[in-house]
Amino acid sequence: MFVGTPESDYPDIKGLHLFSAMSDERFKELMRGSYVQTFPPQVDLIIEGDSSDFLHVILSGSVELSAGWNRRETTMATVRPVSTFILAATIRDAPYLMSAKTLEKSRIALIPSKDVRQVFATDHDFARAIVTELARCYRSVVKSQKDLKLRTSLERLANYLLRQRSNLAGTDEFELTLEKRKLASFLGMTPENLSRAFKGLQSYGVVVNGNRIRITDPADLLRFAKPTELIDDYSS
Amino acid sequence: MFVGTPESDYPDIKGLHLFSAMSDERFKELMRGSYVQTFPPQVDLIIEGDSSDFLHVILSGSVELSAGWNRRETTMATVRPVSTFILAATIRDAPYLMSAKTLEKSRIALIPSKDVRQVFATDHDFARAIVTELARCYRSVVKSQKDLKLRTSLERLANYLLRQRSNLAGTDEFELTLEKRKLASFLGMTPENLSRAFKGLQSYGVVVNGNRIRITDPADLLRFAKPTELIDDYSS
DNA sequence: GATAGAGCTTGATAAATATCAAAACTGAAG
DNA sequence: CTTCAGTTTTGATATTTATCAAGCTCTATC
Repeated sequence: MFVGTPESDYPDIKGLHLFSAMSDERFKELMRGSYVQTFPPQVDLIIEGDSSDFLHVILSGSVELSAGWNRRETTMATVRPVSTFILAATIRDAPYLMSAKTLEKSRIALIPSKDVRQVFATDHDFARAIVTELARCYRSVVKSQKDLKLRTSLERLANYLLRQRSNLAGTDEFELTLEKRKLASFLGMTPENLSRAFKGLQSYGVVVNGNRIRITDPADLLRFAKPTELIDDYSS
Repeated sequence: MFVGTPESDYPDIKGLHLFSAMSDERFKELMRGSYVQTFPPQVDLIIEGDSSDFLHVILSGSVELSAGWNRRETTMATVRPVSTFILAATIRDAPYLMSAKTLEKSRIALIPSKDVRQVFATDHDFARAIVTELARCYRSVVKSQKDLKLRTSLERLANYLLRQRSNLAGTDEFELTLEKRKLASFLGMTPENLSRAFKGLQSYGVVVNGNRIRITDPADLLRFAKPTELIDDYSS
């Protein structure tokens, strides 16, 4: 049975910068060919190398983007609501470079790629919104590349914690949003090493209790981590 | 003395996918505010963190894009004619994430960012071309990220050599286009390590003589390097 | 052909990171 | 409460990579 995306989800999706400037009628047209599905945890949504049939919009839950080669695997990013993923592949009509898997139960809207490309070809505002979004994505991968190439694993972890902290408006105690093994992979290290890295940050005032992190001396941690907006500011 | 980009350079620039669909008049308008300059080697064109005043188009020579943090520095990419660089920063009107420096004597066209943004806002074809270009850039950084996270330095070098080889339509002997120290930095290793990595590839049929590389047994090297289009195909 | 400087290589060593194995912890299911 | 499976931690060890210090090419210049 085919069921289109219910209208009750429209506001969430339209709220994305990507769709907000689009005319209502065109948006509805795009939605008409789309559908929403709820997936249990650990479901493969996309396998890297597949052709890009759908633009995905995550409405609830969380999705891991990963990549593999030669029996190795690494976490590239985690996507949380409300945002799209695999936009570049959709636009270029090229194979996905990353796999996507639900981490928890998640609602995902699937918009046929060819519809997206069609609207993109005719709707100027949509094209402009895509540009802004892609430029943001591009810059965030460049930042992440700099993080990887310029910092040691201890420095990457320290800066990751400070980013989490500033996402939460500077609370000095918070929960990790990622399983530690995923975090390790995301930061480009092994789980064993992450465990040791947390210990290494104790001397800079980081207290770990399970998933709970407490930063007792932010100034000291900042002095060690040396964050810069050219790497750590994910908004610009 | 201010001199605009000479009309003799228009065809090269217009030949870029980015500008090819643009109407001639609008293109001329864009060029009117631009200018071309020839720089000697080792000139800093851009310092990371600066605001993005110009979209750069390299017409001849070569330019290195690099990034630094905490007294460390790394080569992110090398740009060769004819192509643009620092497009994303221009579009987002955000600070440059990378520095740019001429490697050799180079002719560079500089197009004021605000003009680019203006045309982008009104010209649909230009917006579409930018999307395609940005999606390509994005995908190529993602590939490079996968290369870094999934491969050892020896594997990265092997795959780099095979990419160079396939750029040259499969010649088994070619020159490195990059100084070895830059190549090392680009591949995320030290020059000393690159030297050892070259030795390590001897057993897979790689013969090095200065800048000259000969691949005596491509099949063997391929078996070791295991290239995949999801990392090594820079065209898609 | 000396000489100097830059890049490259080599060897010795140190540091960072990964691997392997086992123990400790955790949370869900029975 | 117990069991089980998975994650996390710890310790021992191996591998990979970086650092440091010479030496070795080249090439350009005098």
